[in-house]
Amino acid sequence: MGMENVSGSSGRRVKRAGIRDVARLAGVAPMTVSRALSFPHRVSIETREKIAAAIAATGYIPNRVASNLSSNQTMTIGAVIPTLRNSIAADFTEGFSRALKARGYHLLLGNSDFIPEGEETIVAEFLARRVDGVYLTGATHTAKTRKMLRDNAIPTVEIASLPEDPIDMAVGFSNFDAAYEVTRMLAEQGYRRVALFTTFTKDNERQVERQAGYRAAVRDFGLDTDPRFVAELEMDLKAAGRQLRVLVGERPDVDALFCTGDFIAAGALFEAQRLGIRVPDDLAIAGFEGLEIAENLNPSLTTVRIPRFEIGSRAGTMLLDRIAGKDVEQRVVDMGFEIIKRGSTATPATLRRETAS
Amino acid sequence: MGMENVSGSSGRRVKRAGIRDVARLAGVAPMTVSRALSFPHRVSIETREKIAAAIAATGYIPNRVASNLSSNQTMTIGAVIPTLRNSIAADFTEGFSRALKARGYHLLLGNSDFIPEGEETIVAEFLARRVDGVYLTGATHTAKTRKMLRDNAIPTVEIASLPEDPIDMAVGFSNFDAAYEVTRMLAEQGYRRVALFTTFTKDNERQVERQAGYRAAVRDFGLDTDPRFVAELEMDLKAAGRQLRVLVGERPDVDALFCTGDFIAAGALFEAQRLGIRVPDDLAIAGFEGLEIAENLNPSLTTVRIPRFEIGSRAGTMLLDRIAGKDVEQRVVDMGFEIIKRGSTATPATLRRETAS
DNA sequence: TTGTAGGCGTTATCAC
DNA sequence: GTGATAACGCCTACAA
Repeated sequence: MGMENVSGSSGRRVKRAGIRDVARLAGVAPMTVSRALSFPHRVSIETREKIAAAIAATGYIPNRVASNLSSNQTMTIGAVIPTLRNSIAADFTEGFSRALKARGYHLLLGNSDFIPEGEETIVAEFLARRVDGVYLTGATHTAKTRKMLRDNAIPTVEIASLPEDPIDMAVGFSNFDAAYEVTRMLAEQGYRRVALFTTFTKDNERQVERQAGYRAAVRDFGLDTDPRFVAELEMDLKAAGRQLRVLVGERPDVDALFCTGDFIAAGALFEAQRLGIRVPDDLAIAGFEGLEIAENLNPSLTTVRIPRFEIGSRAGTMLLDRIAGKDVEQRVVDMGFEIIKRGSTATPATLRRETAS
Repeated sequence: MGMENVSGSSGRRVKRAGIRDVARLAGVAPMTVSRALSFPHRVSIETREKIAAAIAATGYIPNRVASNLSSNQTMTIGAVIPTLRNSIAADFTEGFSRALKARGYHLLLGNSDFIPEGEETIVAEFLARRVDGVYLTGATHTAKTRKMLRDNAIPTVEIASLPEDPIDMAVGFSNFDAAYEVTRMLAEQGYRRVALFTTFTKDNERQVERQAGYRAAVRDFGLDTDPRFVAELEMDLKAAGRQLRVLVGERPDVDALFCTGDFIAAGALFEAQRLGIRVPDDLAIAGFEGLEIAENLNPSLTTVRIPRFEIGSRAGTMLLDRIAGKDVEQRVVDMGFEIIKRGSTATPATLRRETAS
């Protein structure tokens, strides 16, 4: 009958108008209604108006589920995010989401909780729902996830890293280089005992690479090494404070601390203030991510600015271009980073003197 | 032919196995395959195994779009969030999302950018996609949004406020009461000139109510009033710092500042430190939201803890219960709040003396 | 510019 | 326990 059955919150049954109802009321064929909605300019103005009236009269809402089935495209992108409670991932997604909206696509969201197997389950569900493309955070995925995506030839974009073997496309920056450069900067300012706080590296190649970049610079610039200089902790201000106490307890002579996240750095800075450790005079601190809070801290925090929003929106346009059949020239796009030097790593007077001698 | 045509990233065409292909290979009817997947216990073990083998052999991935059309349910909830770049909304969503996942539902996401008309567009698209339920942030919606949702009898939950006339259901807390209580607490500690920083109140009833709660308490407790005590600013640490300079320039005698967000409060606190204003001795500062950073600041920040995650997950279970046809006894659920008193509003010695005299 | 026919891949329904 | 049949509501393809 062209009417959908709907049982709603009130329990009553409602008949929902379908394209046939609209067509009948407008005195045209269903196909003409469909066209009037998809390609208005291919329908005469008169019929268009009759149809518009009929739509208004019936309260017709097109059924995209049926359209999707028939046209074999869902106008939907599936996105896997570790968690929303993390400004950087949220910013990537926000930029991505805007790019989609601009072109009529929608976002289906899944949380992986940093677990690759969780991601795998979500991707499988995305495929079943016939998403037109997939967005993955990071470059750490199970073999099965990669295989599913490739075998089904689903346009895919990986965010935040520069994988050597991308599933399909990737947009990000070099986590290794960024960490290397921060450490180099600290070395060049005269700091010799540079500690590192990262978040967990398990199944998180961004943290792994940042740690690797740090280690490479420590080696290249002959900085002091000590296993106690490196710590992995949860993404938590308090954990950072706790770890700072451990660090200065074990190595009171540490002169700089590089944190691979601005909140970690903020937590360490706050704890330093409580311990009476002067920043940067007694201890320099550098962060990562370039969050808003970094420039507002006292002292303001040296950090690495990541073009978060831009990475997300670039990923969106790349993915949609590929879906539209355009050739994507570059499959892995490096959006770069920028080190922002601020007060928290200013070379203290004492070091300046030593260095000059 | 039971095969889907798929054109993927490589441009080649792939024939995707359908339920008929699996059925043929397993020597059963398509319906039996469908049942084996939906209600395994209604199919004999033998057939089940044959089907499993056939599925593995064909690489069959069920087409949920077709299922959705046929079964008239999408197992999808549409959620409208103002923006992800805001920890509190992200936390609500995270809790909500987990509740959905536990029951096999998925989340379709839309950003409204705090614009009710943007929300309206998104909701219309959600309806077209036949979501089984809708999640809205806040209680400020256009008349058309409300009408669409009600006319179509879509289970809906509004988050973060306690609307008097909910579209359907709501989970949140009293923003008015929370702000009132914070202001009362400041008044009882002896502060008389209490300023307020909120974010924009346009189309945001949460901020409107917090401001109203503040004003009511100012009146009830006879605090000093001055239009210059109240400011609306963007959700930005730097804007908070800027506004603090304005405030102390105009009213150097202000003795307390209530910010309706912890980041605003942090921005004000950092600026106070730079200006040499002692907190709480010269100026008390209170925040809102109970973010992690609050307890780590120096001094630690008095704030209002909102059960963010719990609000989200409760909203999820309520919505799914209603979709499942269960009666939802309480349509508006107040999840409460808790004022956490910390160092930033400790009664300073000077005030204690005055009060005692 | 408009219409007809057929099918998209699955599940509801009822029969066996 | 299993299967045949008929939708689900729209769009592709082709015809007029």
